[in-house]
Amino acid sequence: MKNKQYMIADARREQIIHAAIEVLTEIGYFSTSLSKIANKANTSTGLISYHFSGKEDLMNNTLLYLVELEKDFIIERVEQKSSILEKLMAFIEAGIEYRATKRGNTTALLEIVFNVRNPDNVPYFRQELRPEDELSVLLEELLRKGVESKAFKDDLDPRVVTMMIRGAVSLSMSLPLDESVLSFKHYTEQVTKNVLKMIHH
Amino acid sequence: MKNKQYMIADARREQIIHAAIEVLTEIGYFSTSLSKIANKANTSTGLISYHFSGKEDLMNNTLLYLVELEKDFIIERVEQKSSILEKLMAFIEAGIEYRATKRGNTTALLEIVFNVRNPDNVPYFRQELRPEDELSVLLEELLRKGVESKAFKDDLDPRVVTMMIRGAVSLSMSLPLDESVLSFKHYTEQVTKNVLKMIHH
DNA sequence: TTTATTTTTGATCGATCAATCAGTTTTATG
DNA sequence: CATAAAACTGATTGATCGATCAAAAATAAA
Repeated sequence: MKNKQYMIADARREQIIHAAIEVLTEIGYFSTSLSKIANKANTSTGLISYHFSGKEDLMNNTLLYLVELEKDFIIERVEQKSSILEKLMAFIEAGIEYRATKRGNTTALLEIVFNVRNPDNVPYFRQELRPEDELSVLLEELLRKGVESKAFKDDLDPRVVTMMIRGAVSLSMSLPLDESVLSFKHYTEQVTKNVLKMIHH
Repeated sequence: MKNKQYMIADARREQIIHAAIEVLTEIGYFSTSLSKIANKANTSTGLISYHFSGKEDLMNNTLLYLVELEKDFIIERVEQKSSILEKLMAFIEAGIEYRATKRGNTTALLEIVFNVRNPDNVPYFRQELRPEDELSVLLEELLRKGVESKAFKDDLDPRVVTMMIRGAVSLSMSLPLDESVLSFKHYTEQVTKNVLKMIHH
């Protein structure tokens, strides 16, 4: 019975994380305070300190939560495909769709990545190994396998193409909100078309 | 003689802006305070408030300064070329070189872009018209002219290719510091090669 | 019910911040 | 030199922050 004892904690933690995401999206990291998060979650600052060791710990947990959401969304779509080319296309499509549709999550993630620093004062976005970058590793592996299996051109540098795809996916969060100007579907079509030119014979 | 009267102001403003760039690069926007900037500039907080109307005004002026630096660097290299294709290549090369070599400036610029908000609470990085985006306008024009003059493929969407190039250029600031792993020159070669595949017959 | 543990509150503390301002020094002009 | 404008200082103020903690409430176990 040890497991079911006092299991409110997990739910409360997630509730606080959701409030943090909302506040971050609305007013940005700089203006986000524990009291504002507590307000949004209808609770007190003391409770946040009870469930997290501090503001930084809350932000780190929020980042992990957001990274997991995006990763799950993309990986699930990639695993539905069997061929490497199809997996690559699924990665691009899902990546763009996530960034273009879940803008709140992406905004909050960027707020954290660009502002939270590790004990050595190095921000996430300049660390060598970023938690968010498991996706980059997956993408690079896909490209590498494609080259090895002769499915893709062999003069292609998987590291560089990975960066170019990640850049194109990242920027899809800056697509105009008005879908009639430049829809994310059109953007996806064009990006995949261009990526095919990079990798195909 | 009116012009040479009390011209210390401009020099002092630039000195403060330089100090702001250094502090932003070292400790990030969140920890940057007027007193730390004043310290770095060997002056007082009062002087900053004397030359700028407030912290926000200082950050906006610092952003304009950094944008101008990058713009001048790239545009100068583009204007040395005559053909559209050469201009496009020069844009990519200069863009990557600037981001990869002037990392401090780029870091400070990102710190501001991701944290300063206009009176409506909208951060720079989500505004429709960004001061930094004159470069995107220039790039898109280049691509559009290339299509019109039949130099580039006509199934190419200048808006999308602009975003892909901007993404690849932006990410070059994340290139490993160790040049032997993945040098910015190799990155430039690969990116230009891939862009040529996107635009050429 | 009694007891022990977890969960929650809200007031409080020390630190830090941006901005202000009265007063001082420097500079240019006549 | 005298005067006025510009440049500059640093202490102060009021606000906000993250964190703490004593006390209370809720929950589970015995």
